[in-house]
Amino acid sequence: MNHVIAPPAATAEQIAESLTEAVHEHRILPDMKLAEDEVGETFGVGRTIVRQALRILAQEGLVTLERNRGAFVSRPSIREAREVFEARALLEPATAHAAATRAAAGDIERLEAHIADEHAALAAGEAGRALSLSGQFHVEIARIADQGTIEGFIRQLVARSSLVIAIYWRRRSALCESHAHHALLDAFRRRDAEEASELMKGHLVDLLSQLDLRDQATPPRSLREALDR
Amino acid sequence: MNHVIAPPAATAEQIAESLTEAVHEHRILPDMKLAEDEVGETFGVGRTIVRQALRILAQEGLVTLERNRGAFVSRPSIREAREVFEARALLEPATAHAAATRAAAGDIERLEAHIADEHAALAAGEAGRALSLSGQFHVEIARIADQGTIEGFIRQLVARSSLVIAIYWRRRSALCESHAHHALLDAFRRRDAEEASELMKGHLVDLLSQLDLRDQATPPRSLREALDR
DNA sequence: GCGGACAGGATCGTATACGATCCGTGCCCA
DNA sequence: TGGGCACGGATCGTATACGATCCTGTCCGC
Repeated sequence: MNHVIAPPAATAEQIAESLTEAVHEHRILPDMKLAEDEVGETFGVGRTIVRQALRILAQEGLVTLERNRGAFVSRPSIREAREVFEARALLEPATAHAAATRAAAGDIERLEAHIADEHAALAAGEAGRALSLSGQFHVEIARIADQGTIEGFIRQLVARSSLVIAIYWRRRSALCESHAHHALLDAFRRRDAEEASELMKGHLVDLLSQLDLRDQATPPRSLREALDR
Repeated sequence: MNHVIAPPAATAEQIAESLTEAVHEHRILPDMKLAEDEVGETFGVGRTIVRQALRILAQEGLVTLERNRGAFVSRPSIREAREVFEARALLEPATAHAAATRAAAGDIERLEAHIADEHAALAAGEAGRALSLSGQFHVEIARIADQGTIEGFIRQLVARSSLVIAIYWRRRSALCESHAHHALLDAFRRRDAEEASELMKGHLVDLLSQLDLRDQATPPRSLREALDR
């Protein structure tokens, strides 16, 4: 199945990014073990590099390192999930505001292409990829806002959101975000910064409301989940 | 066994924290080289650990890794400096708002003690330590707000601010922050969240205005600085 | 006298080896 | 029969060794 990504050795950052992408696409899920040897063989590098990559991901909150046990994909607690969206609520509306002000024609085009890709992926049944692109859309907005530092934070928060969604998403069917992203794009086209900010704020609230953050299932989950895989 | 035990070995996180503290206290300054062997000997560990610590710091933006050249303390660009304070402006007022709402009696006491320490350090002529405590005050507020994720971001931003201050601070004499922190503490005592938010916002603007962010000195600086050490 | 090439030294990049720790399993005993 | 203990395998933690890269100082040719 997993054929070679091996030959041309990779850097720690590249591996971290590959794994992050896999998280975005829900190809790797919370509690999954990332054994150093296994990852190393997959990418054709030694454990030294893998270890560095895992440390990067750990600092971003995507994996949890347990001493003498190994690295596991993080399972965000309910509290953590709320924190992530709390942080996004502080950063992203203002960022969308700035982006709407600064957006050049090329930026708009890129966003359009991005949404088109998202639709194409959905049409092709590539749900994971669609999800990933959907998250990337937010990062793209931060990029347009031209605030590298904040973009980094948002990038991390979006990645962690992918984990949150993997655990707490109510129904995987309805991917109603298309509307929200389209509306945002429209606001960008009109350079309506206030509207963009409000739309982003509402979008995040919507996302959060789609999550099931009652603390019911967590304790049994950690046991059951480990079994049924 | 091991005869040479300076400090009895440390973990990567501990080393990273020690170095961060040194940055806060302006004991290590931008462009300073952090040679792996040197750091390793200092902390009594091998290069493997040091490398991990440096990578942590690199991800936080405190050090810059140059391939085959080594690790250097970052010299934030003017743009970066603005970005850092932009991010703080988004996060900290809202965080202060939340903190003022949640602050328990113990929290207030801790903040009081913190300010007292700061004064004591200043009185003792320990400018570096005073500076460090001054930054830590902001982190402490985030801790009270009980938002771990945001606290992490603020922690990083405060650390990077220390580098910015090291480079761009106008006059090292006037440390007029005492007023601002006192005022914040007062707002916390009164549970006046709105006021706390406004004070924090103003405080950050003040800090930023104390910086000399005209892009005059930077190009010659990077050359001259390297020479006079 | 000056510029370019080359060699030596130092430092980093990566893999690998060895020791430490933990988990699982099977045995033994109560 | 059930619980405790010891052993073995697997995996991680760290140091070290070796190769690669870059910097620097020197030497030679122009």
